[in-house]
Amino acid sequence: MSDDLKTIRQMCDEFDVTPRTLRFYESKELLSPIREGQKRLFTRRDRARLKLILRGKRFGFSLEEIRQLLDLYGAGEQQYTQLSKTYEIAQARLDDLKSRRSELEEAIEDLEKQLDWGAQQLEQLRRNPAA
Amino acid sequence: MSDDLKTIRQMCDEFDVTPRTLRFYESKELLSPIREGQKRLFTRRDRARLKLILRGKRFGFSLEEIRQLLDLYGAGEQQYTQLSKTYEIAQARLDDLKSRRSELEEAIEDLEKQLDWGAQQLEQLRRNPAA
DNA sequence: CGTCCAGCTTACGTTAACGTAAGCTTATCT
DNA sequence: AGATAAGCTTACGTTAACGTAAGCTGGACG
Repeated sequence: MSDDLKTIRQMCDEFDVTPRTLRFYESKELLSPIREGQKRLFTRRDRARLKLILRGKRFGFSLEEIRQLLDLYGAGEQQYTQLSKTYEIAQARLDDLKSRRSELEEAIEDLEKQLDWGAQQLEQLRRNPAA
Repeated sequence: MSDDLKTIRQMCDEFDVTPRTLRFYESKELLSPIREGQKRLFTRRDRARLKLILRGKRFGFSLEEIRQLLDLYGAGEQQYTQLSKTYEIAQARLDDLKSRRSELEEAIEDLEKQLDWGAQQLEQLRRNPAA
């Protein structure tokens, strides 16, 4: 495990984000890179978390919601009450995801129908270029 | 089809949004209620569109992206080039949704794993309330 | 007639999630 | 040494999507 640490630019290239974004996430305590002098060095842990952050964003979660979820994924040495609370939050989030899944299925079906219909319309217009 | 029209308050109750939100959507041309004097009256078409708007929002689409999609769902009397362009946008959006679906599956699996692990931890702590 | 509502318009305020610009430090290249 | 590049901090700016407050209007009711 020689070079497990990445600079901010390497991170940006790998995840397609700006330096500002990474510093912003740090300020919100979503990431916690170590320092070499002034410079940030991002660990494997940071990368794992960043992946989850970006995933969460794509699902429309706020950074605050994401931060709560991240707590679960790092929950090593928590107290019982803390862990238990985290567990509940995650459970709720999971239910949320599942319900999104059904909605997503429905949305996909709807849109596919619309596209079929649109394709037909296009075909019509191709044959009969009316006014 | 006697009373197909609903007041702003009826809409708010039905869809759980505020009047402000509906007026805002109208200003953005997402809805176009008819007027009786000053007052807005929302048609069946408005309700269908609002449903799609709220769905889109839950998937993290911006109102602008949603507006483009809505164009497809109302595309009755469009020109060929217009319709064709709308079709492409919708196709892209559909691909987007499908890729979201796979990501969502992955996310659900991950989270379920974490929850299992969390449940085990909780069980541990229950048996052995250590420091 | 006065007074509630329900709804309307106009307009300024707010929050999240960064963007962007200015100016400083440190390592590297020529 | 001078210049260039990468990174840093501080701080003000920006956009989307409404919230909220102020003041006007038209119908309904006791």
